[in-house]
Amino acid sequence: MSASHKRTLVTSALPYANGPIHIGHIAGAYLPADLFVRYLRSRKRDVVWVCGSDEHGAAITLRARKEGTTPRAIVDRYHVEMQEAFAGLDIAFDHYDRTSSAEHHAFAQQFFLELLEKGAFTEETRQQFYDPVERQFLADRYIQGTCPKCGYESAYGDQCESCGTALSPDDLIGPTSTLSGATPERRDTTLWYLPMDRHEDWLREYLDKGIFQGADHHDPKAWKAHVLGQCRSWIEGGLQSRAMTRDLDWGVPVPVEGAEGKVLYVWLDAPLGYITATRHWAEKKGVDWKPYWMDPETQLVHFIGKDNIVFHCIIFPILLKEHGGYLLPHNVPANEFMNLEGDKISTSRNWAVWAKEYIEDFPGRSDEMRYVLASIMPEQKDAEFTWEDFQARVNNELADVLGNFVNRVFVLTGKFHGGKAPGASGRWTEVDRALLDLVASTPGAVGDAIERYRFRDALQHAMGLVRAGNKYLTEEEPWKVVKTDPERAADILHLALQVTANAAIVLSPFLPRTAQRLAMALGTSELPWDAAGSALVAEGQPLGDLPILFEKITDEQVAHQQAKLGPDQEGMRDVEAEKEQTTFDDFQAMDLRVAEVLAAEKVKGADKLLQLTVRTGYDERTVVSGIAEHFSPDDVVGRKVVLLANLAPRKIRGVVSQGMVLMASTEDGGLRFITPEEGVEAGDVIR
RNA sequence: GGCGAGGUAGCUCAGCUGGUUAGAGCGCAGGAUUCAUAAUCCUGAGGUCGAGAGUUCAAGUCUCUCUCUCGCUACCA
Repeated sequence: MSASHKRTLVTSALPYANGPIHIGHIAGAYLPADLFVRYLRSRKRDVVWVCGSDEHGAAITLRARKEGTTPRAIVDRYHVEMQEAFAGLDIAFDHYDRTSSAEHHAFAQQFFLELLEKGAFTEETRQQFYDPVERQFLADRYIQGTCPKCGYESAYGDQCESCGTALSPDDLIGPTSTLSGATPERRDTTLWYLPMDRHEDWLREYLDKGIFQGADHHDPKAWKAHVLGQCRSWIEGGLQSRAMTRDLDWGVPVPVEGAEGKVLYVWLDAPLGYITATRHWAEKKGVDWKPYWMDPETQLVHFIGKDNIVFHCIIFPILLKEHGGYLLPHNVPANEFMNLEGDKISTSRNWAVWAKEYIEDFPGRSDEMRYVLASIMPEQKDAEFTWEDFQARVNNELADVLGNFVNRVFVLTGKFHGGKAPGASGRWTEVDRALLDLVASTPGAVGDAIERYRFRDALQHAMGLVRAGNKYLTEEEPWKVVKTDPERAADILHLALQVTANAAIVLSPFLPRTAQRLAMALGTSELPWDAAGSALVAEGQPLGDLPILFEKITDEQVAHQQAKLGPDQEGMRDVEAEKEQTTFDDFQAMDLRVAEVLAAEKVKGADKLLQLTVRTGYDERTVVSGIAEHFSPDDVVGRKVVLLANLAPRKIRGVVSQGMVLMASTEDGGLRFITPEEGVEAGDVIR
């Protein structure tokens, strides 16, 4: 694919500036892009790789509030931290940007306005409440007032929690803003939606056939099955309109009069960050950014994790097409997920290998992690990282196969040729020719696999050359031959040195540090890809010192890393932010009682719902509870539970639920009942 | 519930448009060897390709049913 294009623009998913980087991120969207880009650079191709921090959105404002700081402080911190993490693993972007920059805001706003002018959005204007103190529009549930039906004083703008009536904010008597307590004003507001259903036809053609605007665009067979599958699933399900603005104060302000307190939806804002980043990069370089996004001879590749497929394959292409002039992605080689030691990676449970901690624990050993992650990259299904596997791969493959091979060659050259590369007689045996053929064909095989985004395969090919080198030395036995036929021994070592140099080239995307050390020891600072396949080490070339390439990973190191997984023993948990202060009256308004579950059955057509019949001591009632994934009906019958008894009845999946069973949600994502002590009976009031 | 992707040797995974005795690496067993980081090389054992049915001269590879895992999505007050 890339061979047919003049230049390549590569993007990696913008990491959300809300937490540190772990190996799942690296293996998903950053290492594969880094391998791809290093390969293209080594081939002297015109390639640019951009990325940056995604710094907007509600989660960041929430985190800021929880930590008692500002969103700006949060994103500044992670912007620095994430770059350190990437640098530690030699993830080498051409440019790493951030979406909170003034230039990005300006660009995103301009892009939005241009789409607006072209009629890409549908507008819906309606009256909405506006908080004059906070200067922003209020979502329905940020408004409180008296319920017109039951007189409850703290009814929300969408529903009265007391009588259950569905309300609109206009119905409330004496509405106030829950943010400031001020009396909200009615103002006209406009919401912008992206009507995606308009785009189904051309998207289908683009994704299924690789045809865009009547012309061949890309080879759909080159896309991964799970990527296309997910897209088709969405399109066949019918695309819905999606709001492109949000009621938030942290983000890119909607550049329209009267839209105060609204920002662009992060999924409009973030991918445009790729373009801003490219512009910044071009500015820095003093070149024109436009060809990278607009010239049909450029190929655009988005590296992402599988959770981002729909945005990159459907929503962003729609935006780009509606704007016009921009390229659409030629491939989106999304990876699946990386699991860790038998469980999903989880930030909140500290079940992760953090890039930053890895580098602190294994300084200077980024190549080892890169190698292991490339070996087990989740290219077409979820993969599994274990520390024992890490140890095995580093020790058996990097240290024993690669490190030892290189060491053999250097030691032999030192002993028999005074540390200078021997020349060749040119009288090749059949075995030599077979090895020369492999040397010649390996760069192509590795490159081909990389261009097809088959990085594990590419690495196998590259290591195959090293394995062949070991076999060659063992079978040709230059240390014996040298006693009877020194010229033949020189030929053998000459060839082994060529294998070493070629291996350095084909491994360079995966092991940049090691490749660099090898190149230096072989007397060059650069080993360009297109030089591979031939003799690279000239006769008489003195070899430099080359200490051990890879130290072995010890059992103690493995145990230490395994022990670090999981929640800190003494540390505080990373839980959701505490809610705003409430009043005793509000608490008193809740009628909590002990109840006993008499019967339970699954609600048909719903995975998570159980329909419970509970005895309160003064009545029997039906409660629908979203616990079916954690408990079977048999598990719950006979249990005493805590019931919120006076909760407004609500219809869920056709069943009227009269109350709510209280549950604790545990750190591992599970649920547990709040079970009363022995001696407590159904109907007992909790206060 | 709807949809998508997976379920292949003890482990981690390949197997691209259906075609001879199903592959790699690691691990295991046996052997060779010593230039080398107890490294390397060779040989071997080990798989009813999740289960069942179908299409075909021929299926891990296509179709259907079932089952398990992961993801998206709806219902989780």
